[in-house]
Amino acid sequence: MLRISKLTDYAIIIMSHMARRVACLYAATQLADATGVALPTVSKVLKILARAKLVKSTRGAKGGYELAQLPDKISVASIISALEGPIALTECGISHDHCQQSASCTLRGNWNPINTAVKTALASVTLADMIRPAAKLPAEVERPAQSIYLHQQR
Amino acid sequence: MLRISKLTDYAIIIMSHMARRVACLYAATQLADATGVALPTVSKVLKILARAKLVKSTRGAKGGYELAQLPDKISVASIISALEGPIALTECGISHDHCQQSASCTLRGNWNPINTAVKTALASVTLADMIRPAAKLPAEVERPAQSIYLHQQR
DNA sequence: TAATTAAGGACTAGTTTAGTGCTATTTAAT
DNA sequence: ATTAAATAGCACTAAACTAGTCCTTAATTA
Repeated sequence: MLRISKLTDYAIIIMSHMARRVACLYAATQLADATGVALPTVSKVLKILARAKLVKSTRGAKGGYELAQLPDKISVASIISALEGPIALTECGISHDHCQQSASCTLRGNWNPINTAVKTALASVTLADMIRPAAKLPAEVERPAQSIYLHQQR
Repeated sequence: MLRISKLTDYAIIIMSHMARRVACLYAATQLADATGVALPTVSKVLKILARAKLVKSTRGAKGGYELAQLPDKISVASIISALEGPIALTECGISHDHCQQSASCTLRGNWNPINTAVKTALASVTLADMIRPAAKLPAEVERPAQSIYLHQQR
């Protein structure tokens, strides 16, 4: 389903939570409570995010995590890349070395329209967008997939 | 890596091949040769595409497959949906019933900016775009995720 | 020095995907 | 009619990947 992994899902949830109040430290425990994600998992995600410099960590008692930048400067694309590596829908998009079909793969490079489109899309959505009450989206959304997105709670 | 499955990958490769000459029947064997994908796999993919009405099948000797529409009418989004189901990056995007965190998931619905962005992007790329000689893209493609979104080809 | 909190790595169970094979059905040609 | 060429549909297996957990180390504060 063109899925992101659950870990990435959690990362976005966690960071969205942190985006609601910036410049204050969140302990992993606290974030686990707030999001309903199990603590070990929250820790794992935060470690990855810290390594990717999307959050800043402070060790020791009274330590915790905070966003490394303001919410409108953090794109969803950067979060996804941090957890899953470069955004490319196929191996071809990353490196041609692995491309078994390279001989017959006359399509090489032509994945670009797709990859570019998706990257552009994801780079344009920021954490700030995610925490906005959400209401503004036109109807077209439902079209391709389904009809569920109607109820915009919260 | 925000991946599509290999099967979807193959589907796009196969259909791109078929797009280069329309209104002629391609047997599965023929497509396997042309694309370098193993025959059983090609068959599997074509069956799925046929069920989704993206290709038309003709049974019997001299049978084969052909595109159901002209290449510029077939979007990459429709191919992906055929193989992987509705395009949504998370479960939340499909149905809220499965959402374990529903209580704490105050983000619900806010996946929409992301899902919308991606769907729109994929709906705008067609098979016709995929078979265009492609030359217009600069080297930056490999970059991880950033800075590339400037050039809006197509 | 004790308590709190993050960092890093290793491991396991579970799920998903890919690929293959088998049988049935349809059509064309001889 | 019969045979050959194709697709349709289903079921199965092995391999890869993901998620989640746990343990040990390091840093900071009180």
